[in-house]
Amino acid sequence: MESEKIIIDEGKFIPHLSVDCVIFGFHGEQLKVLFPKVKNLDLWSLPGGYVMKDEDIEAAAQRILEERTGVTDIYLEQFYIFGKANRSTGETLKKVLLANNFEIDEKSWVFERFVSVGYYALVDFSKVNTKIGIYDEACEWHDIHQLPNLAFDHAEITLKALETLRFMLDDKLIGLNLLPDTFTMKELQMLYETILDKPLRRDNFQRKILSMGILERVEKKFTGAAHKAPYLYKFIK
Amino acid sequence: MESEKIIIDEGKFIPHLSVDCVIFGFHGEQLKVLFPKVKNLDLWSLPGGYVMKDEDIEAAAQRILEERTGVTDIYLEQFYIFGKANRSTGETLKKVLLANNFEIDEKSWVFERFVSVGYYALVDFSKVNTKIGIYDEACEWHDIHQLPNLAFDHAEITLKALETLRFMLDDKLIGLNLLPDTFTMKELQMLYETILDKPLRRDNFQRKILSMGILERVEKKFTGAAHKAPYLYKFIK
DNA sequence: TATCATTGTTTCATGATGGAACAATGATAA
DNA sequence: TTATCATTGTTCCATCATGAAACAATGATA
Repeated sequence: MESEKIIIDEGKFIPHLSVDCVIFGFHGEQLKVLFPKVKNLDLWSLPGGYVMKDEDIEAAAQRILEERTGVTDIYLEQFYIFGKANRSTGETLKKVLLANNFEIDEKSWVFERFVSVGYYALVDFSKVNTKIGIYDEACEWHDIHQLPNLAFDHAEITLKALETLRFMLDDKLIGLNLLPDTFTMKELQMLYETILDKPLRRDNFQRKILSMGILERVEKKFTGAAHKAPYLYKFIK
Repeated sequence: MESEKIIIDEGKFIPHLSVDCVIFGFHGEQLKVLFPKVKNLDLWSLPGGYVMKDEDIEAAAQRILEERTGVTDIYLEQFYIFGKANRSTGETLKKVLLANNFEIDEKSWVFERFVSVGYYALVDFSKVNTKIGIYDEACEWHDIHQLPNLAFDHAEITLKALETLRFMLDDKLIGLNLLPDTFTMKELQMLYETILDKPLRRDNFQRKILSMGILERVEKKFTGAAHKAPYLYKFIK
């Protein structure tokens, strides 16, 4: 097969700067992160991209997220800048391009040092339709405790995002963005437990959450199991 | 007077990327921030600079801080990246260069859009010897509540740093970096009060701080006022 | 109809925090 | 020398948040 021209128009972007997104979802009682897989290599990465010369960095992150998930207006927070001089070399990217049969221009800044802005995003798992990028053959959710083989420092970035999420848990309404419109108290508790990675007491959790006054009981009740049916809740806007 | 050649060697640095430092000090019962003043203009700014192509961003911040304060091994924390496309235009920088009689190269990236990484630093006020940069005529401490006329979005950056400092106050040992080696409980309390901008109860503050077990009483006592002499404390390493 | 797992709630113990009171101290003024 | 006074160090009590146990309610299954 003939090698193709590289698709990136370098002049459009700010050189040496990239955005990486840690996309969190909640499913099957576990906290998940979305990772694309590079075509023809056992290598995964964070969804990322470059920032256009007249584009806000946050808008770039939002654009990258929409491209990957099909969801608009995603909740996202910048959490750290990864700026070590040796954090990326062009070698990994060259492997990726070669595996995808793209042409390599040795003089391009894309093979030089990169500074990356880290954003974490919280999405409703059930609303996401993952999409594959030009270098990818898959885009899959992974359990936060079972990360795949990640390129560059993307494992470090992912763990730093989780650390920030934990730190912010009491201040931001995390559940609002990670859960569907209605949910049970048990589901909310399991979400908190997977983020904090420690068990919480059922009675105290319920008392604390309800005392915050941010939940509204929905009249309908969940059914289908051999025990008392729990209430469904939704967040008060 | 002849205009001089611009001093910056652009090839040395990552284009479109800068570092801005919010340097906090504590003096006269007030929280202070260090600002250089542009020569021949009523315009102040944050100490900042560019990142060399093979330099860690944090090392760049440390270098900039040392240049301004003469202090090495400064405590600093990255707190945000300012990435709005319209946050800086070249116009202000051109005014600065003209006021200093430097030559302007219109094609240079220094007049284009900048992404800036914000660091805050905590220094012992008494150990700082401020130094003037090439565009400056002064470098002075300003009360956090009386900011001077600041260039670009530097007022916003300063306030974001303060906000982060407040948020981190319970987790990081702020006092350790802002106070001299020994200090009274009252001084520590006043430091917390200026950062939080609200009064704290003397008795509860003392109890809480002492219960943390991070302070050691020094036998010597402060003297010189018409009342009971307070203990001096130092942080346990 | 009895069973049983789970949910919703109540109660009590413990610890943290808000707030007031009081004794100790060290320079100053009478 | 002694009384005064501002400030410091400490103690006590009320209040609120949190940890932990117990119990009633419920809804499908055997």
